[in-house]
Amino acid sequence: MMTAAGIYDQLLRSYGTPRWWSDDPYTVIFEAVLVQNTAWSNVEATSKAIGSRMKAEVILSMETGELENLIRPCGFFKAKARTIKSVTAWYLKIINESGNLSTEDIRNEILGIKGIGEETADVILVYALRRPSFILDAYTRRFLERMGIEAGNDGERRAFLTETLPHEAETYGHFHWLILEHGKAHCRKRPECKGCPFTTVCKKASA
DNA sequence: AGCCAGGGTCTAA
DNA sequence: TTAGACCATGGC
Repeated sequence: MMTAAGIYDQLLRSYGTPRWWSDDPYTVIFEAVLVQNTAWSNVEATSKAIGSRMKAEVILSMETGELENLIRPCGFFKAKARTIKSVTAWYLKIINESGNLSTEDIRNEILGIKGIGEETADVILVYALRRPSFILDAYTRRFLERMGIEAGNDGERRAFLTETLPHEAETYGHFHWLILEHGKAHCRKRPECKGCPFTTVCKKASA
């Protein structure tokens, strides 16, 4: 009987305790928008280019055109610039009062921001605000599918993933990052990954 | 050269 | 409520 807790332990043993997305909450928020349907390498390069300007106040006062140019390599730059502006304003507003709000309340607030859907909202909750809200992204769905976990929808996936794990942001954040680590370790066109059941790349390789 | 990348919105049926 | 079009760039 495979449980989420069992999978989590196995990932921990394989890869060790993963690093946190970023210790800086605003960096998490900014990058969470940038990474939408975009390769992580593009996000890294963009963050590097932004450098010390990665601060809510700086980004909020920046010309939209300048922000668009900075994030251009991540694609969808007009939409993402608008979203970043919105979520930045929201973050500055709630940063001092979030302690009074429930995780669900915060989640609903974030989801009200145009350009932020469930995945991005959960990333912000877990890695920036340190609230427990399991992140269901493309990697995680693929991972579960290849593991043979049957789930008809995200609700069932979420139930499976959370019922045997402590409902803590730290656990959710580590789990999510471990799944990404696993993907990177096994699925970058490595011959030894032939037959690896976890990603699209490997599935093609073993077909 | 085409497909994919850690999505989200909008519209039509 | 769901499928499909669309947004855009970079890497392979």
